[in-house]
Amino acid sequence: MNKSTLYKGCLEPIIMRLLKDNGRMYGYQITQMVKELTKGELQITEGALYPLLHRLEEQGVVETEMENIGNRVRKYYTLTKAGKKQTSVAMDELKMFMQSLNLIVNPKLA
Amino acid sequence: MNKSTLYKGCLEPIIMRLLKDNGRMYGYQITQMVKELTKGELQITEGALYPLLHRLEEQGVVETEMENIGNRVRKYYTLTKAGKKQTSVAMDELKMFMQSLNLIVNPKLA
DNA sequence: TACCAATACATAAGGATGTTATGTATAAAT
DNA sequence: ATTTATACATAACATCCTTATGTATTGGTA
Repeated sequence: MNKSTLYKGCLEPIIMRLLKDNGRMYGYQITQMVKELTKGELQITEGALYPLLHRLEEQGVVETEMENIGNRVRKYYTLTKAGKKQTSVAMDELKMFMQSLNLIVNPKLA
Repeated sequence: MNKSTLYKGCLEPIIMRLLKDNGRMYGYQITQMVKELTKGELQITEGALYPLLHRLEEQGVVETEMENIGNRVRKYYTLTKAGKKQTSVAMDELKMFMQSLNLIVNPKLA
């Protein structure tokens, strides 16, 4: 069992949460923030991140702006109004899920 | 985003944990216990459970005994010695993962 | 008693999600 | 001058779970 298998399926709510907290972020920044927040535990791969962000854009969850930084381009992502609502729902579900996990891992504390 | 997508990848440690706590269990019993423990939140499908159990057996994580209940057969699963060790590791990883999730979902509490 | 729900196993086809590998390009550090 | 970090993107592949289907016994209920 690969360790990184665990967060399969949790990436989307994680990213939505970060966007809700930080307003406007670009892809690379998201990977770095997740790494920092989790002290290196979760490392989002680019192959997972970028397709996911594109999908969220297609679905109208986020919208994008390009910004030039010197000769380089950054693509900033922001939650749309609909995206914010969906994020609230996703957060409730994620918290429920975490509680469920807790009920299994620590049945006595519950 | 389907709600059930969340625990993709967490099923294996969940099942190992239940086997560690309860010693000896059969498949259907596992699905029922997860449902009860999580108050209906997590419902393991048979299509996910049985192939997983078979894989764990192949890998020597669990061993099985058949038991006849009337005219029906139950297949009981027990962790092997190696399986118990792997379960400890898996639990540490799962707890780490849960902490990481918490650091993202509740950055201020951390 | 006929039918449906619950119990109990199993597997195959398909979908969703992530990894690994690869490619392009600029900027900073050594 | 070369490597590392920044910054995007995509394709092939693997993994994991869902949905659907199949078999069979047991218990409840109309």
